[in-house]
Amino acid sequence: MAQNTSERVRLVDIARECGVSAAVVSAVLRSTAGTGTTRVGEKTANKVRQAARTMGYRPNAAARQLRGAKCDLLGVLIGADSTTANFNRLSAVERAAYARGNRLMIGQFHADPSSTRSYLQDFLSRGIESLMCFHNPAPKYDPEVLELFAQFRSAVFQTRPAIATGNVVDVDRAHGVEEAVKYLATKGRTRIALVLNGHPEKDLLMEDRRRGWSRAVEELGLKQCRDLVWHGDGAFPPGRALVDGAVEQLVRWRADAVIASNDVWAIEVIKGLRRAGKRVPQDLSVIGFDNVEAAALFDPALTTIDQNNADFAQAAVELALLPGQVKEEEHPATQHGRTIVVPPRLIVRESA
Amino acid sequence: MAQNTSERVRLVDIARECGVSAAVVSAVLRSTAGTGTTRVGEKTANKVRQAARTMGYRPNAAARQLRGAKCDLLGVLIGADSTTANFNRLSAVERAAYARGNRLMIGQFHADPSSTRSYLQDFLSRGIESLMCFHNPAPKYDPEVLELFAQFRSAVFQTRPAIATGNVVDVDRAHGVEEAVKYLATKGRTRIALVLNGHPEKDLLMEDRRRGWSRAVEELGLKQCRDLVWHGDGAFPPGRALVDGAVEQLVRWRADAVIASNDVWAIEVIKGLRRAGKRVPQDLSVIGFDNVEAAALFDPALTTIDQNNADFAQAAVELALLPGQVKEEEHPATQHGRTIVVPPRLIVRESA
DNA sequence: CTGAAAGCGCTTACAG
DNA sequence: CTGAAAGCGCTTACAG
Repeated sequence: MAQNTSERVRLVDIARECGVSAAVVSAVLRSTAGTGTTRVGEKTANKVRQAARTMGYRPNAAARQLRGAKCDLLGVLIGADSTTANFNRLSAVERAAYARGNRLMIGQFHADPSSTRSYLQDFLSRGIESLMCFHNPAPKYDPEVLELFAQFRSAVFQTRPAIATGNVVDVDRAHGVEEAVKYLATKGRTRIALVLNGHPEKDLLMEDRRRGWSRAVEELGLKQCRDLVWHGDGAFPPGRALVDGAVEQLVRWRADAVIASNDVWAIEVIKGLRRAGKRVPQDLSVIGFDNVEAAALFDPALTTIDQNNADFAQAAVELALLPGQVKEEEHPATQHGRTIVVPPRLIVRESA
Repeated sequence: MAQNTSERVRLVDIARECGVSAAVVSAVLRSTAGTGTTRVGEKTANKVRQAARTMGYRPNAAARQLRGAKCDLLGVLIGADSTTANFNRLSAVERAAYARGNRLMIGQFHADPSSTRSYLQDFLSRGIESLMCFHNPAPKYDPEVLELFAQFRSAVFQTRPAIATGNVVDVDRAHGVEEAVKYLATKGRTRIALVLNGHPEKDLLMEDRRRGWSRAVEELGLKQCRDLVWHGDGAFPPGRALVDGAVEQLVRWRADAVIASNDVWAIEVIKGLRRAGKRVPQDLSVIGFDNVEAAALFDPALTTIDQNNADFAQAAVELALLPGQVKEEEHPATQHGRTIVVPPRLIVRESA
């Protein structure tokens, strides 16, 4: 059954074995069993298929690719400091890619900035035409990297395209927070605060949350929520002093609910509130963002906004597989990538 | 700077541009700048390098590979139901692979068993010679899969090799638990129990923990620990009833410390103990295993046994890159893979 | 020090 | 329905 020679079996080996030409073998093996090939007779075809199986034939991908075949490979770049949230996303992306017959080559952004270039060049060398770049927050890419991005048939980014022609998958954070606020209102919460990791005017991701919160608060007529927005300086994960500062503010505001930037912040806030003698959810409701593993495990189990990785991945792969973009020279300024926005979902557990 | 033609630049394009042969360009571009090549004069070499840069040349990996070059790709297969622990490991593996000039192609075991075959065949087609297979627990592979495993130059598994020639990376779980018991003893704990996810006689990973515990308990002369081993039926994650059953047993045993199979179990046990009116760490110390993100976040922060992913990854990549194994035909029965055992580390936090 | 030629394993026109 | 030939982009002996 298995090949016993140390050399790999080639097309010609099968051809010789069957007394036909390599062209015939090639045609047979590429046509799916069912396809009515006009090229080869059924008897010959069967003999070839049989021989291929017996001899343990496996096509040489390099040769096929050199001949013009696609490589069916998606290049994925993720932050090396990736949180578990990103890995869960990666897992979903693999699933979506596999479902469409593609494989993943993954790289991480490493400490030296040249590693990003190195990965991109490598991807291109291997004939990878689709790039997915999941770095959060996106770093300042140097011009060489931007040029490399532009050489992929499709480059997919999250939230912000690093290049004008880049495609984007995004999560509707504003909508997620809006839903969370409305949920809290149904629970009778009226002083709903926001705890943000960074300044909303400097960090788009934070601004989205603020906007969603603001929209809901407005719509619900919760005037007393005005200004109940605390934000850190972007440091993550937050140190204890920072958390306690936020908690102090929440207490001073007499907030009865908090929505945090993410689950880690939410959990730290709960711990801080406890230190301040407050109970969750009795005294304050707390809602996180991301739905990481720790969210379900924490006590109280964290109510949180799930990023909907399955839909996200589906969208990302779809964009990655998009046919070639119009070359930049042809439409210099008009050329833009596509964007798909994924709705998040509120997962209700114990903390709110 | 960037290539403006839509066609990719080839070696011959540069050759033509510089008025030399493709062979010269090839030689120049493959030699690192510093190397004193005897083949090409410095002037020519510089001209070629310059042209290559200007024209945006990028070698065609498929052509090189067809010509005999290695592909510097490691195939990684992980469980699709992967816990975050596995992803952290994957991240470390990428780092280790990158450090040695290799890239990762990843696949997950999907629901249909044919996906595993499909991935392995694909890896082999692409010329990938090193496989890393991180599935926990390892499933029953069908014979076809085993045959595919055997075709890699090096196949690396965790804990148990799926084939005789497979290499293995393992974590010294027994040692980890042993250290944990000794640590608990220094804290004055004398009734140290074990909470295992599955039966130690059926699950090797559990047996390792039991053995380490047993060794330490013996060495420390903690006779009163005898038999303080609870085990579940392998169901994971554990439901509340199961956890409460375990906790009930712990209370009945008057245990003053628990070491759990993993962090999820440890956290659930802490929650269960709380429901039973016990405080952690005052009444009982609790130690987990894995050091997942949730461990540090939980309240109390979980003392746990870290699997040491960096060393694990290093070892796995080293084994994956091992030169070819002796062919099975030559040493039919004697042929075995190598094993590297990685020591875990106790991370002391609040729960013990 | 350099060039012309062969060939890696495929697939795709082109003849028969 | 089938075969012989050319060629994808490289690299590696082999001549000069």
